[in-house]
Amino acid sequence: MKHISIKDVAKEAGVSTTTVSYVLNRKLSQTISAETTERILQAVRKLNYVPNLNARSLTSQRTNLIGVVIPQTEPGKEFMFANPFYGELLSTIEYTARRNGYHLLLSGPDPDQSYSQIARNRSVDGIIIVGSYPNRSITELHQLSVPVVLVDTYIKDPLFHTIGIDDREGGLLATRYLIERGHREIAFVSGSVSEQGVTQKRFMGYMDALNEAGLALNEKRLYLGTVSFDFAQSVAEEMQQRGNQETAAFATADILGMGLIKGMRRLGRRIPEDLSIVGFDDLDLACMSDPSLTTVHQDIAEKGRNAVQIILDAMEGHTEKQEHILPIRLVERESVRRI
Amino acid sequence: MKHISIKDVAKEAGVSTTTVSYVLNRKLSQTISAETTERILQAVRKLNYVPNLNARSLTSQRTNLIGVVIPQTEPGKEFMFANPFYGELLSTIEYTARRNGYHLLLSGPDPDQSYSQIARNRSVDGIIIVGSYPNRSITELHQLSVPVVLVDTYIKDPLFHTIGIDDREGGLLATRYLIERGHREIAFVSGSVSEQGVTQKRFMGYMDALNEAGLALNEKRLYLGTVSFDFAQSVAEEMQQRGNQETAAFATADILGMGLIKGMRRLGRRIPEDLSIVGFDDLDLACMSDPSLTTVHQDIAEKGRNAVQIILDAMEGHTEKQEHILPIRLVERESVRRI
DNA sequence: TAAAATCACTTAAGCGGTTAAGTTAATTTA
DNA sequence: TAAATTAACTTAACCGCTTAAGTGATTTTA
Repeated sequence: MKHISIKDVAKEAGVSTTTVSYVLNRKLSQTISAETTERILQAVRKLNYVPNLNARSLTSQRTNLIGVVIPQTEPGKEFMFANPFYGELLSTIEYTARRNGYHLLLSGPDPDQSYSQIARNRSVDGIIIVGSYPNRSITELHQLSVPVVLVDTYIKDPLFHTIGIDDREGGLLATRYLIERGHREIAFVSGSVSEQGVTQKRFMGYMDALNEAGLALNEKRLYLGTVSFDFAQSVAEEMQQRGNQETAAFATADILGMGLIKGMRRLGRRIPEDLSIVGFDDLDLACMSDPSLTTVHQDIAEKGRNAVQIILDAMEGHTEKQEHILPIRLVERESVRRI
Repeated sequence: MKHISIKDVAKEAGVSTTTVSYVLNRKLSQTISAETTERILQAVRKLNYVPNLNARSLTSQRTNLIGVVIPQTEPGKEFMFANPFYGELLSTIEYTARRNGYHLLLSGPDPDQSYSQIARNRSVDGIIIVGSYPNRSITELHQLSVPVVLVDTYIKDPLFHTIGIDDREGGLLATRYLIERGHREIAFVSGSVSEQGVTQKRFMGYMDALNEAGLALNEKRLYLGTVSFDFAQSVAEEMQQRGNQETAAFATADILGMGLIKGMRRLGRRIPEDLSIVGFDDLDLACMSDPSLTTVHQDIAEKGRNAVQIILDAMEGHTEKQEHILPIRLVERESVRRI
């Protein structure tokens, strides 16, 4: 089962490979007679020839490949999609890329290989990095000669395009919303806030809202773990053990909000009667829970579309750095009550 | 920012590109002196050289790339992940592939390009196709000289490896479980059953169970639409309009089960008091709903791992066709009651 | 009607690697 | 000590495709 190459087509049609290449790429500058063109096209069909993009990209220096790096939400776990956020995002990225003739080279973070290595290895035309990573591996990307889009990373680097939302504002919105509804003891449920990332910003927004209202930050209200349903469920128990001091919780991801709802239910507590909850992201999931989740909406699809578009633009020669801050808003559903 | 090639390294180290290649690939058959090796390695580090896998694969005929095709659950929609099942599956595929030095080339179904074209275009080392597609595009894959793994497709083709579960048995299990608990009027909620695929098989299992119990198939109990949360929600309304004749429902996907729960709740009906529900897949989500979903469990992670492993094996020369039927079982949770 | 331009191709070099088959100098063997 | 090995490389061809620079024949221009 040997691969059929352009040579085979050339031989079949009785011309040089160059002529075949010209016909296939419709070079306007080149004139090929109608008969020859037809003969070549017939040979292509007969042999069922498909050009090898790999070889082509060797000369053209374009691969029509976009590298996408998605984080492992829980280290060591094979599921990078513990948070469906990534699924929704990846989905639009793939769709937009495909509509534009690009394919996706997908990779989780590889401990053995830096992203820049992967990118150069495979010579992708652009790379989209989602989420936070150790700063070192990001700056390595400097060596890349292809456009880099950082989604949801708080890395201030003039070399990279960035897409994100105002996470701090989001945290503020969510917490303020709860405060406005009479809540004073508001739990903060999230993954780690120690690293510079969306979670930390949302945390700062939380603090801003407290300050704004003259409320003190109570460290006992902080429940920090991993961004997973299970962790949030356990938080419900922890709250119970601590005597259910909170009347509300701000969960920095919908998946956490969902876990919290479930955890509370298990303990026989009612949402929002016993605890009001605001989530973050507005995943498809947010409508699925019962009660449905009041949450900070962000346009995940737009994030994905933008990321691809930036790379497309860059391929067209638009070199100026883009910095997109997409709008957010609070979506009221059923998980919050006024007290 | 020109790319650094093996030539640059060769020049820097004062040797031929061949020598560099030998050192980098540690050809045992070749003897390179320790000093030269060291000099080359130093040049590699100094120039930060990373070999171009694209070029390499041109000669080696291996790309270390696995093509993955995931269906668009809702045609025209950009979200292929309307059903999180695919997210969970893709996640393990990616992880397993990466552990073995492979990257993923991700693509949704492209109307303009057949999978075989994509595969040959990009010259992937193997291709994993998930879900059902028009038969034509699958048989096109015959032309491929690389291993093809079909996941969850009911295509009887001796040329392809397959992985799946006994969906019919699953449908039987679910429906029988409901019948055993006293249900007689059991809705069947699913996507289309017209095409040969997992849904059709589950439907057959549903019918088997009815027959087994001497129950007649009532066409009014069939709710066929798309595999999406929203559709299932609308089914709840439809049931209402038809007078709530059913005491139970078999939803052929967890996402449908979830939608049904939500839809029922909206109408003020209780689960499982007013309607018992059995789902299918046992996604992470199944535990998230309230009540949690009784469902047919399948090992999604194992499906993904197997798919990659088959390709890995094939690359090693194991040519015999593999046909994996993974075990399933019913997981009892809270969405079914005995009547 | 000779020179210039155009047409319809082909030659050959190169993209970044790999690898079979040399080549030269140093060792080993007979 | 001449012949055969071996060590340590290099040359050159090739993978499949693109493209700048020919080339010869035909057509157009002056």
